[in-house]
Amino acid sequence: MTELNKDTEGKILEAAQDVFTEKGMSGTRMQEIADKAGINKSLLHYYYRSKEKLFGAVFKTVLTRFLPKTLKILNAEMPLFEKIEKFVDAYLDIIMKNPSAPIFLINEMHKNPNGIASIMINAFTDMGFHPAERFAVDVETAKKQGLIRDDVNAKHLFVNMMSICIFPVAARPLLQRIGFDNNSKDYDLFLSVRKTEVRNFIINSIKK
Amino acid sequence: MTELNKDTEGKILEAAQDVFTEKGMSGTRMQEIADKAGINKSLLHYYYRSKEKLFGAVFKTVLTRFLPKTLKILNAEMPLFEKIEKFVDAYLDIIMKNPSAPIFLINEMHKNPNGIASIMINAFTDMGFHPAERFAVDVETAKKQGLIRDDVNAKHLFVNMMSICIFPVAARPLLQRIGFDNNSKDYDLFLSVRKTEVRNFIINSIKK
DNA sequence: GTCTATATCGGGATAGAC
DNA sequence: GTCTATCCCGATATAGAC
Repeated sequence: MTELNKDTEGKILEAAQDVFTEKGMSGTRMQEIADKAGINKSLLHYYYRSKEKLFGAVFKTVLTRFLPKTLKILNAEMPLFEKIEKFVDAYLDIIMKNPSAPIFLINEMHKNPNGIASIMINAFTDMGFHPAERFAVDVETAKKQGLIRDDVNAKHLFVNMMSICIFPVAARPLLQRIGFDNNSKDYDLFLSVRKTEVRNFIINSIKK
Repeated sequence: MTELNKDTEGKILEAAQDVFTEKGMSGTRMQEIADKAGINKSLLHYYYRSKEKLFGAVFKTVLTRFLPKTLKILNAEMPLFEKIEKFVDAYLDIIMKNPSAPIFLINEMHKNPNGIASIMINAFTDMGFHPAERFAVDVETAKKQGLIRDDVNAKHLFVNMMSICIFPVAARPLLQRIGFDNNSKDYDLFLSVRKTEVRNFIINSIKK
């Protein structure tokens, strides 16, 4: 809990977020959420009518905490290189602070695309959502200015950026084992220098 | 099913793999596996004593189908650029043919690192496992030959390669929605040109 | 609003016939 | 080796007292 004396509904949502993001929809027990929130199981149903409804609330919360911050940067008025730098910087911050959020979002969308669809659509229209458009314009501008290679593709670049930011954190259990002898300290060290490594990797790849 | 007239144990394992990789350990019902295998629920317990045991068998199968092929390439005798190309080529092939395998592996390791640990260790010792070591040597060699930048770090490079290969397929539901108006055909097209895009992105980033 | 007690059901696992 | 029937527990959900 980040704040004390939070109202019950807030405590529930926070506890639910902890458990759901860690164990997923099907792996979560209502009892565990109740315990973590310090309340009784039946109170969960008093505030949120069902497990599914509570999950929906959590999913939307996590989603809207994740996407908007990055979109703000992607849609800002800024030279491409600076924008990439800012994006990597801010995005890695968010991800490292919420390491299980990306895998949670991806996994639940994978398991239940239809059930999630309505939540997604609402969340997107709420925030007026066009992430890649502005970024594509910036890429074209940088091309005309001769700053980056002519064969750079905005969509692939965007996906590559997301990939090398998110994946090393999301797949930590796997990568730590196959590449770092499952040594947690080593992996922390590895992640701590990622900001500059990622930035350099991207810029080096596209610059002329 | 890829083969007809398979023995019961094989049919079970195949059906179990389908369901487990799609829905995860906790999301899977034994009944669904039985239905898909065309047999009775209790037969599952006859061959594999419990759900957990069956899951373990599936996890190990998926893991050993995934890792060894890539390791063979990473440990082969080959110039760095050629090795990167071959790796991307072979890895994307495997991933695209088993799109839900990576997210399955990552997710289950995340949810239950301890329970998976023993399986991992056995699988690794079985195949004599040292993925990044040989690759690191190649990187150093290429540096001395003046082929790549001096500040290239082998571990980061390796993780970046894995990331931009796996993530776009694993996070498809999310990426397709936020970047491709949830248009499946568009995303297929996007993925179909990834091999060259990824190869170029990596080589451009490290070459001198 | 919050609790205790309980209804209800789904799913993993077993017994036993064939 | 494969089936039917059944046990039993755990988990969601509700009823009702305070």
